[in-house]
Amino acid sequence: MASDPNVYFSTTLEKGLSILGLFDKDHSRRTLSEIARLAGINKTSTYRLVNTLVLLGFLSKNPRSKALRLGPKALLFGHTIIQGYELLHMVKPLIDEAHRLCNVTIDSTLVDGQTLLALYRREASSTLFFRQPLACEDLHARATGKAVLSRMDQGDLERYLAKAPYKKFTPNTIDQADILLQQIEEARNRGYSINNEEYFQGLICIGAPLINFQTKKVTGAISFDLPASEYTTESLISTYAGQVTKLANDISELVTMNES
Amino acid sequence: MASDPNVYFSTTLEKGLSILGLFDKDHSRRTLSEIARLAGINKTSTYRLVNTLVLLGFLSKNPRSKALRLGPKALLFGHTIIQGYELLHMVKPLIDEAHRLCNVTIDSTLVDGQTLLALYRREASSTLFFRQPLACEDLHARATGKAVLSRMDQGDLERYLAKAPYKKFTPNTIDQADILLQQIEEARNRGYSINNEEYFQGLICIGAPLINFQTKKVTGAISFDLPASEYTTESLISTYAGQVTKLANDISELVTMNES
DNA sequence: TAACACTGTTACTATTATAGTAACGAAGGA
DNA sequence: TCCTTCGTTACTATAATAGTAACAGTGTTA
Repeated sequence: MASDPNVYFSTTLEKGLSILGLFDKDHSRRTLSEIARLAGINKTSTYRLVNTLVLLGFLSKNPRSKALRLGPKALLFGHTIIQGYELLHMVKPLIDEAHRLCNVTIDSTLVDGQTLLALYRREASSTLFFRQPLACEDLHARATGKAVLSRMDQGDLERYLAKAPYKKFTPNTIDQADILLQQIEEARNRGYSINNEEYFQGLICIGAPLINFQTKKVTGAISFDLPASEYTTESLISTYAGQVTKLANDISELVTMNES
Repeated sequence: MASDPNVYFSTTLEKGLSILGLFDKDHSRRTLSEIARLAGINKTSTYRLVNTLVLLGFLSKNPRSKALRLGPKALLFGHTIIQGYELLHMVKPLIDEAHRLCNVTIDSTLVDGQTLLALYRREASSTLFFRQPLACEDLHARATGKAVLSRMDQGDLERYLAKAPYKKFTPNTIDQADILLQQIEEARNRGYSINNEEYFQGLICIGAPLINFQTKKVTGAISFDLPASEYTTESLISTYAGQVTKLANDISELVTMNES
């Protein structure tokens, strides 16, 4: 067992949480050995942790097949946590209101290191449906991502730009560092970013960063997502640039308040 | 430290999860001492566990005030878990479809021991809004609760009935065991249960149990929730009894399949 | 100003909970 | 039929944790 230098850190808890985190939309059932392998924990320890989760109701085990899945307590846990996320409740009414006024799909994300995390999304009834990722590391391909990049620390930005190749989602996805950098600088100057079918075919988006005005750090971004069949880059900007930056500003004030 | 007889149980994990679970809608910020007191863990151990959660990003700590709140990882974690809950994805399309056809608010709950857990809820645009609890122990006051009670083991049912007094939410809430028992038997015979403004003023509901046909055990319930201003008990039954039992039956088949 | 009652944090150590090896029966596939 | 892989259990050295105590910092009260 690797010796952890930090006395005030519980590796057991870390492992238990990593096990729970292995259950997602595409992996709702797992076996013990699978968990042990993926989590990098030996079988007996895995058994103890899994057994704990089963006894607590976070996992449920099929008596015959021994297959594991999330249990009712996990569902409650998930709901409780999301509802306990303060920022969500502060952001929600603003986005709902803007959605009501503009009738567009509005997306909001938080940035955690180099990844975007889904915060809250309000869909316009007409928008084509696409499955939004909960966590996304492809900042280059999204309006929210470019908005975040435009306000990142120089160091973090360079670190992101360095991790080429950029994954290509559509023909429009930007996969060249220099073009991306140019767009990021443009976004920084204008205050908003554009995604022209670079992430999902038929979806054109305009995004703006969320800033903590006190620390000057970027905490996330929002975007208005629209059908590419009805908007060009120009019409998108002329129609929504003002509103998206206004909303981002309002939310940024909340974020600043909230984090102080 | 209490000695746990079970070698294959991790008290550390249990404690860590209980700490995370302390953050909910009404308690989005907590202090270390508060957590230690509520979780019944001594301060140093709490500090270690909290510190772990902070380092992992599940909690974030205000550098000045030291106040703790849920961090971005917790949000992702919650989303991931909910999306990983298989039954939710099986139930959702059925409820959405029924919602589309009937244009009513449909609620679904799971039963875990003696408590109802929110599974999925689809609101009709017209329905008056009320904040749905994530976990509810007051089975006597809800249509889903009475539906569950109507198919519970004799022993569990008696245990529930014994835990009077029943909390009174509205003037209509049933707080007498004999009347409740009578309604439960009626629900068992008819296959559906009624909630006539017993939980929330202005809300009248009809519910039906979800059964695992293989094990014959009740796993939850669904309900159609309607404005009391527009329906009487009689009109509710004549309009929706067939549809609610049909939907419950369809979902029960899914549940049965899913759990085998 | 001073005493006080809280915080959160750290050092230290006995004890216990855990990691990891090994072995087992059961189930499934080749 | 063998063979693999599964989950489960027993066992033990060792590392992680529990709990005590003490500390500094902050805000409150006197």
